Amino acid sequence: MSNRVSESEKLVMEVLWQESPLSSTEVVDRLAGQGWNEKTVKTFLNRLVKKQVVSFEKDGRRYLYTPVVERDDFLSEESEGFLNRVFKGDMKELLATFVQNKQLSKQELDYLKSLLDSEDGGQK
Amino acid sequence: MSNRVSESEKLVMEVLWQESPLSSTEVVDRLAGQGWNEKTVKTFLNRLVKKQVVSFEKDGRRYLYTPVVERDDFLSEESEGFLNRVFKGDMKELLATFVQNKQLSKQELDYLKSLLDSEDGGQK
DNA sequence: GACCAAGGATTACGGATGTAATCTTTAATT
DNA sequence: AATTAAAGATTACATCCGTAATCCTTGGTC
Repeated sequence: MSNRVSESEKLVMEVLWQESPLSSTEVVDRLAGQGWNEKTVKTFLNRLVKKQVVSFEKDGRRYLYTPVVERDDFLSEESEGFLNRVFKGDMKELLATFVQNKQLSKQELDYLKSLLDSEDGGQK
Repeated sequence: MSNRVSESEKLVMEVLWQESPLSSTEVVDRLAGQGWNEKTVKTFLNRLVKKQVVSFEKDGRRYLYTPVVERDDFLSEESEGFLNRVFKGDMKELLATFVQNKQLSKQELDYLKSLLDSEDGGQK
């Protein structure tokens, strides 16, 4: 449905999710390390605005950008899409792959079990 | 590193993972329902060969295609990439998102717990 | 042996993406 | 006021992807 956000654009979103509103310069600063030219970052901001996942307000001669979608919602959508695309919606296969693959630590396993337990008492 | 396989190309891979080697015509047949032109499917096969994730052998005038990478390995790579890209490698966050999002059935929860238990006593 | 049709190879073409450079506007500086 | 420099707007350009169409080759068919 919603306009797809590319990988690079997602990195820009991460910055805005951490703090917003931010000017383009501030976003650029927080993305140093990414090795991107300032112009490149600005292009991404523009595209994000066009895709309506980021909004902006004027602050004098510059713009301050704010994400329109929330990170959690975004992650959920991404996850849902991934599950369907790669695992045809089969949660069990997905989780089996992750669990077997990632050699989880005892702590993580325990955490997961508690997660499952708490879910167990959930609705439905 | 490895050449990325696109969404559409993955659907072709799925066919080959189910059965191989197959001629292009056979692949096309198994992908009816996808609504693709025969030429389109052939393009994907070609690209997959170029990307070296599918190999072929001659059988008279035609080619028989076989996947080079195994489905499990492929899924693992995909999953690993997704985990890193979207969740910065944080398994807990990923699983929490999936588990909370997908309203798992009791059966699924039980299955997962057993999965975790078996892993618990696993190697290393 | 000439012609056709099936299969592979090459080419096409618009939109998305990564990665900027250039153009335009305007606030700030001299 | 003229000049500069920073922000945003527009344009660029190669590659990938979806989606084929066209070209070329060769085994079969009449």
